[in-house]
Amino acid sequence: MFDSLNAEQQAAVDHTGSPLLIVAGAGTGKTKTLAARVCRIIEDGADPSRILLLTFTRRAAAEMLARVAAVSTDRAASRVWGGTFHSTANRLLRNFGQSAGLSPGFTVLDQADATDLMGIVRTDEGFGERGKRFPRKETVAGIYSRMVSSQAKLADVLETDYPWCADHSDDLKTIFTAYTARKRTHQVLDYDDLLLFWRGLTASTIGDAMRDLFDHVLIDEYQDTNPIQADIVRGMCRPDTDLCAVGDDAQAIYGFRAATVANMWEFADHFPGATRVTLEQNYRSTMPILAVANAVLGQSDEHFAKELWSSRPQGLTPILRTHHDESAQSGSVATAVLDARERGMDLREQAVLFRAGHHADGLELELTRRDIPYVKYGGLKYLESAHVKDLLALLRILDNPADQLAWHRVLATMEGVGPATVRRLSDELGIEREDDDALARFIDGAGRTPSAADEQALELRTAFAECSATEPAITPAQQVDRLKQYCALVFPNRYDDPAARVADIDQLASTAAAYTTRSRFLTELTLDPPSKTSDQAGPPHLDDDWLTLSTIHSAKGLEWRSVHLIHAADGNMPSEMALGDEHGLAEELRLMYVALTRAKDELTVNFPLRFHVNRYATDDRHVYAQLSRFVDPVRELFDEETDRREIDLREPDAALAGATVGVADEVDTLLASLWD
DNA sequence: AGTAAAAGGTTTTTT
DNA sequence: ACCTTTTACT
Repeated sequence: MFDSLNAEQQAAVDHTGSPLLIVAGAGTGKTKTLAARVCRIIEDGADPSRILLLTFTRRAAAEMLARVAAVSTDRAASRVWGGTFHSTANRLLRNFGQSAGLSPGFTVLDQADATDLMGIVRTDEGFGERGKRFPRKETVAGIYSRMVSSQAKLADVLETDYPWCADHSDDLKTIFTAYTARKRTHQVLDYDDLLLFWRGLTASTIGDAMRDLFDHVLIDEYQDTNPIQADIVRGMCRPDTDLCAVGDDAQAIYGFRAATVANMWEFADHFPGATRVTLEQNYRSTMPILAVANAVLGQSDEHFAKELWSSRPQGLTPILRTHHDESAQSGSVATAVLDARERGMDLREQAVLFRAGHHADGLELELTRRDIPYVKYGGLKYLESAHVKDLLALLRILDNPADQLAWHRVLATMEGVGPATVRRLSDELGIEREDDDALARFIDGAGRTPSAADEQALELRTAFAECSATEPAITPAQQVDRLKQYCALVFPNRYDDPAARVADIDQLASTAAAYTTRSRFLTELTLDPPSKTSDQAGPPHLDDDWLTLSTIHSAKGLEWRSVHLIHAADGNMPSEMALGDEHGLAEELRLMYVALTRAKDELTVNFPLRFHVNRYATDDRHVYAQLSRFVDPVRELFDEETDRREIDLREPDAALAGATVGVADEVDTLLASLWD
């Protein structure tokens, strides 16, 4: 079935009788091994529906099960329970949640929803004393999530991770209390709740029933699980459950989400009698690339001892390229990408990686200017942009007229409607009531909207009426298209660039075209949001060739023939926010390691000497940067290049620099002649 | 009272 | 570029 497994991989596939931890270095065939193990389990006669496969993304699960399906004769793979911790929690809680007081129809808030709710609660509760600036709602939601997922006290989280918010401790407590209460009364769960409720059920009287569901549990990316997820794994295992966890502690990069490699290091304590298998042969990268990666990783000892070796000894020496500034870097990378394409390497075989989404801003402009198609992963998602959320809120009301969060957003789009009017309208429409008739009442004219919004309110009522009509059934795509007209009416008040945003909605309509029901469309969108960034230039057609731009986090588990890493400067990598503490710094180092090990054949590390002081800079203020402290000690493993060309443009010969020509005077004279 | 418009700040990474 | 706070206006 799976040909050419090496001895260690085969051992990992065949092992039975005790919990198994596979320590799998980057590019060592982890996915293949895990898929082969699932196949072996099925061939041994297991019922596929009693296998649980937990992965970090839904895409990873799909990929793994596709490999299983490719070699199995019946449809066994489709019956395996595969997905993320969160999507699995979602499925289980629909079945078992009643015992925990959950209605089976509970709603799941994604991060954006949870943040909005936090914002609403905050205004409803009134905020702290005047003069003191309160943390933004994203930060409030971040503190909350950090606190919950690490199971730490608020005071400790504030002290270690959000010291600049420590002043607002009491207000935060008030907001968190109200936030939790509101989630419960509205039968709504956020991401953290999904895990907490799942863990709670395994420890409850129906824990045995849940443990009886599965005989085999497999977990991918175990280094990126948090303490609650580790509890869940323990809670789902009977003494005889066949457990297999796979991970690489050298690639642990989700500490900010409270993930901890302690789960791997303490595996043998959590599961007595556990066996460990280590995969060290790398099938992805050439030896020169691995040499750099190993040398970088060697600067930290926060991981299992492990040295990757490659079956591909020969290869190009990685390049370390210094640029004068950010725009020189963008130009150079664009040129390098095109050069590689000339040599026969398609754009899809190349990627540009960076630490933070905005690091690619300049490059995106340059790529657009040169008509190089690209797709960006990470950073602000398409679904998170304000106008898309506006339209989704309209759809969500149609889907569930009791969705208070969606109503809140939609009502506030109208002229003259602020927080106070939203609250009054909510009461008049009876959104709090369980009878689900708020939408019908609104269409019939309930709710006194301000006169400034007369036209908009009428349009909204009409649009809702048409989209909820059942007689000639309206497809989701048609509904999006109809609601777009309402958007066209209100966007000019909300946004500076209404036309572009209205046009952007078309993209959503074409996505909706793949679905027959509105409900399916919405569910799929929250459970499996497209990870691509909104981007007008996007991939025009799927059969076209395009370049990948990605944050390092989003690049986890992927590989390209050529990788261009940008902004390898101290302060960017490592991020200056991590400089303070040792563990933060170690995580940044692993992040660098993850980036380097994505490359198969060619690796270029780019480094601009100057970059903008801050992210939102409108001015031209720069700081001078040092090469990343992780790269500097291993410089000799690179071929170094300096991007002379660009520097020469900006720093003319001394002879010329001293010369003065009277051009400015001539221009001024010319201008003056226009009005004198 | 309550909203709009103008001013002033802004800690990455994401299921 | 977006969010929060302040102020000015209805």
